This record gives sequence, C-alpha cells and structure tokens, in this order.
Amino acid sequence: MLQDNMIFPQHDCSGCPIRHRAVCARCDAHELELLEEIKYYRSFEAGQTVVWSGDRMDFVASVVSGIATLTQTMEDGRTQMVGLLLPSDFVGRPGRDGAAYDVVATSDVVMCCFRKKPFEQLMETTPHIAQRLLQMTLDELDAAREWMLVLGRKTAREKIASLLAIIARRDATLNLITPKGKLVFDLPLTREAMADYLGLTLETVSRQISALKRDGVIVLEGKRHVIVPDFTRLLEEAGDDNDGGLLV
Amino acid sequence: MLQDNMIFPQHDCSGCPIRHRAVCARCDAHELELLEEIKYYRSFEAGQTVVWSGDRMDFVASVVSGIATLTQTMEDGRTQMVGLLLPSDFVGRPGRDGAAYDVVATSDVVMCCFRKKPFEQLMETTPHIAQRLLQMTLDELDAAREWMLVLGRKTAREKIASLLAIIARRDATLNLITPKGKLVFDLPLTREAMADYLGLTLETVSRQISALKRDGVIVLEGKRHVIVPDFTRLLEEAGDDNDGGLLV
DNA sequence: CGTTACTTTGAGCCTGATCAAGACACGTGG
DNA sequence: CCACGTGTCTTGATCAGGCTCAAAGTAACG
Repeated sequence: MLQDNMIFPQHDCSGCPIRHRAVCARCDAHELELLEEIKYYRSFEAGQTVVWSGDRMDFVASVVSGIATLTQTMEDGRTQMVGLLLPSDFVGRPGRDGAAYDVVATSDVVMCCFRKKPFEQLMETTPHIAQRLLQMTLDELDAAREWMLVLGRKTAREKIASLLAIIARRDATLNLITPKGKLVFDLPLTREAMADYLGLTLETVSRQISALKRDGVIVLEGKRHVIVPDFTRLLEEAGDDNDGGLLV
Repeated sequence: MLQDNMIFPQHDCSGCPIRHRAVCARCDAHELELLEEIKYYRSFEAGQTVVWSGDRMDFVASVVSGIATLTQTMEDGRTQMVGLLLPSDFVGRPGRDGAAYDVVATSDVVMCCFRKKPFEQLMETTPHIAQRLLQMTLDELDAAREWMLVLGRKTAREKIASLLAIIARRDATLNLITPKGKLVFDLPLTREAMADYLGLTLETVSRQISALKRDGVIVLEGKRHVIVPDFTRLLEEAGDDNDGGLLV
C-alpha cells in the first residue's frame, strides 16, 4: 500500500509537482517540515476505491497524480458524481470523522496523505494552511455551482459540450496555454463516468458525442483522444456565451 | 437604503439573533468590536435584487433575517438557483471583486454588511473569522453536493419531496425540534422559485405538489402552508433512506 | 482466439416540457 | 360594491428529449 519510494523517491516536498497549487502552497520551509513529519504517500490502481462513504477516515490528502472521483449513490443504485479530483485537489474534511462520499481512483493515483489529528492541530497553529484551504474550498464551491447549472438546466448536448470544455480548459491551462482555437486532449473518464458526472445515461453520452463529432465540433481519434478545432464553437455548443469561469 | 436604526436599533452585536451561527460566531468581545467598526445594516424588500452577477461588490455580508437566493442565468433566460440564503448565511467572497451570481431578496431581508477591504484585513489577523468561514464554506459545499444528486438523478416527485424535507428539517431545527412525526411549516418560495431550485418547470412543480397532496404525503392549507403528517414518509418519497445530512 | 470491458447504434416508451386556458386571491379605482 | 388588472397557482392536451431495453461493434489482453 505504501509504495512511496517507488514512485516519489523524495520525501522532500521541495520537488513535489503540486507544491505550488496544493493545500501546502503557501507554506514556508519551516511549515513544510512540520507537514513532512505527518505525511505519507499512498498509491491506488485505476478502479480501486480509496474510501467508502460512511467509512472512518483518519487522514486527509492531496492528489499528487492521477484522477479520482467523489460519488454519491442512492439505495437503488443511481449514482451521481459530485466531485472530480485532479492533481493538487484536496480530499477529506478536517473536523469530520467519516467520509461523506465514495472516493474512487479513475486512473492510477498517488496521494500525499496527512494523519488527520496532527493535521487539524497544524491548521490551528499554521494560518497559511487554513488560508489556502479556504481559498480552495471557495473555488470548489464555485465549481459546484457552475455544475448545478449544467445539471439543472442544460440539454444533453450542452452538458457534453460543457464537460469537454471544462476538461479542455483545464488541460490547456495545465500546459500553460490560453484555451482558444485548436485544442487537443485525452478524456480521463469512461462514458459511464461522464454520464455520472452529467446526470445522463451512458447511451445518451455516446450518442451526443457522436452528434458533436458528426457536426464537426470535435474530432475523435480512438475513443478517448479528442481534437477541438475551434474552442469558441465548443463554448457556443455548451451554452456559455462568455468564456465563463468553469473550473474543476 | 441604510435603515439600520429602524429595524435593528442595536449596533451592538451582543443582542444579534444570528450571533452564534454567523461568520462572527467564534469571535470574542474584542474581535466583535473590530467588526462593529466596519459593519452597517442594509434592508431589502421582497423581490429586490441585492446585486447583479458581474457587478462590483465592495462588501460581504451576513443575512440577519429573511431569505435570499443565489441564481445563475443563461443568455436565453434559463435560470438555475445555486444557493438559498437563510439567516446567518454568508454572502460574497473575500478576495473577489465582482459578484459571481445574482443575489435576490425573496422576502424582506436585512443584511449585516462589512466593508470588504477591512474585512479581508481582519481575516488575516483574526483567525476566528477565517476558521468560522472555512467551516461554513465546507458546509455549503456539502449542501451543494447533496443538491447535485437531487438535480442529476432524482425524479420530479423525489425532487419536490427532497425540497420539502430540506425546508421542513431546517424549520424544525430552527425551532429546536427533532424532525420526526408531524411537522408544519410555511413555504418561503414561490412555485417558480422552487422550479428554479430543482431544475423543473413551475407546472411540473405544481403538479407534483398536487400529487403528493393527493397521496396524503402532505396536507396544504392555502398555497404555502404545509403540514407533513409523517416525516419518515416524506423522506421515503425523497429517495433518502437514511435521515441523511441534507442541509441548506 | 476467446474473454472482458468499453462503446456505439437502434427501436420504442415515458417523464417532464411546452403551449394554453382558467382558477384564485388581492388590491385599486370608478 | 363591483369591475378590472395582476400575480400566483392549477389543470389539461400534446410533444419531444432522454431513458430503457436490446444487440452488435471495437480494442486490449491473457
């Protein structure tokens, strides 16, 4: 379970790929030392469940690499994704014992975990951590509200276009590109995961992707590799007139 | 616009009805004094818009009394409510200049406003404020995720039952009652506002309320006064098996 | 090759949207 | 007091977008 050394030889935070975006982003050298004392890495294979909703969770964590999802499931099996966790995103809630959602690794995932109790103590004494966490939580809340508009009011076609736009934008900004004109990226989600994200069935997802392809809004190479010839066109299809602040 | 003295004679926080739940909940006497220096009251009539999305917002605020909504609107007029603001809820985002959503007073509303700049400075120096705001934001994020399940996966009937359950539960806890058995409350929203909350049309809302009435899940006196004979039954209709943590 | 997971496509149905009309409550002015 | 207007809500008839059920195509892998 703890294969940190295999994947991230450094226990040292200074070389960490998410150093400047994660919950530790604002920490100074001394604060990082305190964090290092309570941290450990865990890795998960694609498809593996990190925690089950309701389970006791004795750690909080940052996603270092890979993609995980937060999902809710009703008794009859209907599921809704409520969070998409990308590198640097934070998992778990300080001050709560149990997990509120299922956390599932969609790809192979590495997490930087902090033992919860000492992390909570650090939050009291180290304002930089709490400040950054507040900022990240506010961003997530904005993303959740954007997502609510998608779920509540958009058509299936607009939902797909919105999701593609979100992924395309994130991918572009990660590569330090301003999202416009032609973009290329890989879908990190199966059709079923996309359906759970958007409140659709996987058949509808498949059909709408085919429709967008047929209409030239996107070009597919294989099932997962997407080329967007004109990002503005995609935004129009998403119903976003402005290049609005959809963030993940 | 500033009719504070009419409605809340005390500029003094100690007698404030939301003293123990708002963003200032953890503040001590001294911290409250600092807040009092930068605060002022504003009141709004039912139907009035507090701020428009995109507008500059030079304050943050707590709802003292009344109900307001956060809504997003697409160019073609489709609207989705993304937040329901009740007494003690917080409005605005520290560190952002413009409003991200329309804020509309659904009933007559009184807000306790803080000038943004000095409030942001206080957040740096007064950890109790930032701590409380983090807690509140995490709660809102949980509520938003619960809401996403409602929007994405529930049927119209379940959506209505879910909303009624949320309002009933909040109303009950406000009156220090454990929500179970028979509950009585008033709907603070029009059918249209409920539709915007749930991603439905107002006709569907009306029909489903009639259906729940016909099936004895609720009893109506007038359009807005609701009697729930059996709260457990309502939760079943909502698709929530457990008495899960739906919060507003 | 055969298995398995993922995806696409088709046919028919159903839930909720749309369009339309009327009911009800309330206030205003003649 | 009534006529009228307005905002809110209810109900009906019809339509269509997305779901369900079903089958077949594709690719990776042992």
